[in-house]
Amino acid sequence: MARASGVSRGTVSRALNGDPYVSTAARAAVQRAVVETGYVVNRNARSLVTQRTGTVVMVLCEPQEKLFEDPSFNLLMRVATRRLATKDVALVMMVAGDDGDRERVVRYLRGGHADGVLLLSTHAGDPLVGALESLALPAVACGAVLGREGVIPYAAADDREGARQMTRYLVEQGRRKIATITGPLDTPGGLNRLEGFCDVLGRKATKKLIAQGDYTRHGGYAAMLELLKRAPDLDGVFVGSDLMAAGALAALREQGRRVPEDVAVGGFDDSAVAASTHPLLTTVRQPLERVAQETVRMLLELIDGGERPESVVLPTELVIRESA
Amino acid sequence: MARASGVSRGTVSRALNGDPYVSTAARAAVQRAVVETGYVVNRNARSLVTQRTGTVVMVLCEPQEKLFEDPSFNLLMRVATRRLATKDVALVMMVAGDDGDRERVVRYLRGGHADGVLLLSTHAGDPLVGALESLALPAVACGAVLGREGVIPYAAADDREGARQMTRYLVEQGRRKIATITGPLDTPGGLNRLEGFCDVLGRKATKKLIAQGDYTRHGGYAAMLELLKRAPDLDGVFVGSDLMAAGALAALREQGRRVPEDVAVGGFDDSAVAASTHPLLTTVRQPLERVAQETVRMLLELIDGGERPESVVLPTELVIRESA
DNA sequence: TCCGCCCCTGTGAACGTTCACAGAACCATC
DNA sequence: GATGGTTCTGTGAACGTTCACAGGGGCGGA
Repeated sequence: MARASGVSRGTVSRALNGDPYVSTAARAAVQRAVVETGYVVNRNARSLVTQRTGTVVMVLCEPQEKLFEDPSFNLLMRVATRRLATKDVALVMMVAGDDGDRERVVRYLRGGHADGVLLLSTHAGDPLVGALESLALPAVACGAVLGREGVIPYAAADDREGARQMTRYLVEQGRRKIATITGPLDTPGGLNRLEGFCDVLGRKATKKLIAQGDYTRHGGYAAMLELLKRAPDLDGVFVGSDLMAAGALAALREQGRRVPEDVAVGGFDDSAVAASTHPLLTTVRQPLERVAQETVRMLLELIDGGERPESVVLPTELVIRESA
Repeated sequence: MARASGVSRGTVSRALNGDPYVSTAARAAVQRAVVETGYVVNRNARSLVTQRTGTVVMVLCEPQEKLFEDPSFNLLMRVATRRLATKDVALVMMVAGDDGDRERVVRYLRGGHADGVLLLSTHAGDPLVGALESLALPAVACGAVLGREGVIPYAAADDREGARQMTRYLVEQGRRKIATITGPLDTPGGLNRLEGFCDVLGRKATKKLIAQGDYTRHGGYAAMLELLKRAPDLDGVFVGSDLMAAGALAALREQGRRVPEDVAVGGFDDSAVAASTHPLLTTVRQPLERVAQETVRMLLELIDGGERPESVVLPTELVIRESA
């Protein structure tokens, strides 16, 4: 490359990296050589000396073995990839399901192969988080890391307020006995949505009216049956995810309850599933695109040596369809 | 590291790479130093000399601007990441939606930053394919690349036979006038499923009974309305994707047709949506997990200097639920 | 004894960058 | 005409590996 452009390595490097101390002649020569030879800098060589890789890792913390179909993941990944690409940083995906996976992730990061980490669906007490912290690598999460909110900055939808919106709406519709199906309580979506539910209902949110699901359709189905057994006279239910809500709808239908006449059902996520159920699901939309954008922004700031950025919590929106 | 283990660089390198010409004493010393110092090889330095990166790129060819929610993508990505991880190769994600994206992908690959490419949802005539071919980089596709079947090896579900299974089933159920809603015809799923449909129906598959959708819920809805207008007496419809089928169900309900009594509906994919509709969707399951596994296997073979592997086409399975 | 062959080891060079440094060329000022 | 400051350039060293090569020791056979 230095040969092709007729200037020294140093000058090529400077020209390519926008150093001001390069004559216009030299700059032009380099530019010409670049297009002529189709030259692309070798990131490996560069990383070797700069200690920067131009890469961030997105770690998908998959609790348990089962790969639950998180509809939001798709969008988060695409938006993040795009955003990062415009800054010429590559995104490598890693799945951290079991100890072996986690060990690999840590090894990869300790090898200095990435400048930062994007955490996805991390649940409370994940051993990876501790390992990550001791690496002192810039890390940002999509959705709070329960118990580490003050340590790992995050961007997330306002789960709690979203749950309040939905619960309030059910109350306004005249529902008197409202139950909820939560997600796993070691996830922010599980915990915060339950809290929002309780915020609105206060003492009326009795234990009898709270069932725990696992974000799967079948979990929602089972939880709904359980609730109907415990409180046959319930007339509203706030379900912590659309997929579980789809299961709940099936259970209600099976038990001969009409939706929304007998029981109003509210979901959460506004995923593709919500628009496919019958009746169509009234739900809460999360600004996932912005969550991804903000997460990426925060991570890049952190990598560029910025202060620990403030976490961002973004507003949700009630989407009224047919089920409530 | 050489210092920590008390042997020379060369010996460390040999020990780490499993060269047989290393004494057990030296091997042990290196091993000890590795755990003591928490040493991890620097891939950059290694790549610099070996010209191998231990990285493959998964390119998501996203036609148009809209990011359509491909439910299969999620699974494909997870399985591929996992499989590759066991061989210690990293997966970097790239999205190729517009020309700028494509240019970035090509630049990245030309920079020699990856050993191979995994193509996803590539549609006929994608300019990226030509660029990729001229790079002469190992490439394998998930799902055939229309028009390049002989050039780019792939693993895919047997779309055509799957469509036959479903169409045959509808015929066996006594349906006399069966229509279809296809995906975009520049995708293998769109084209092959239509062909399977025609295989079974022969001359009964008239143009009037074929409507084209775009893999979205709304596309399915609109196509269904169109079909009902063209052929009000139809009593069965094979829809080329579950999401479109969900839309079709909504259209049928709106028009007062009962499913499956008046019209039987069959989907394709067996995605989460299929288990959330009412009635539950009878559909065709694709062995996506195996598709991902095979794709990865083929790519690794190719990278290891193997011959161009045979493409694999994997059997589908009819999943009978309620809608047909 | 000497030769040749295995095992094993250390060393120099190379990979393609960036960085720090030294210095050349030019201009302005004293 | 010396001095000092800009602006620009080339050069050597370094980053952490792998690879090819040379060679030391041990052992068996001629």
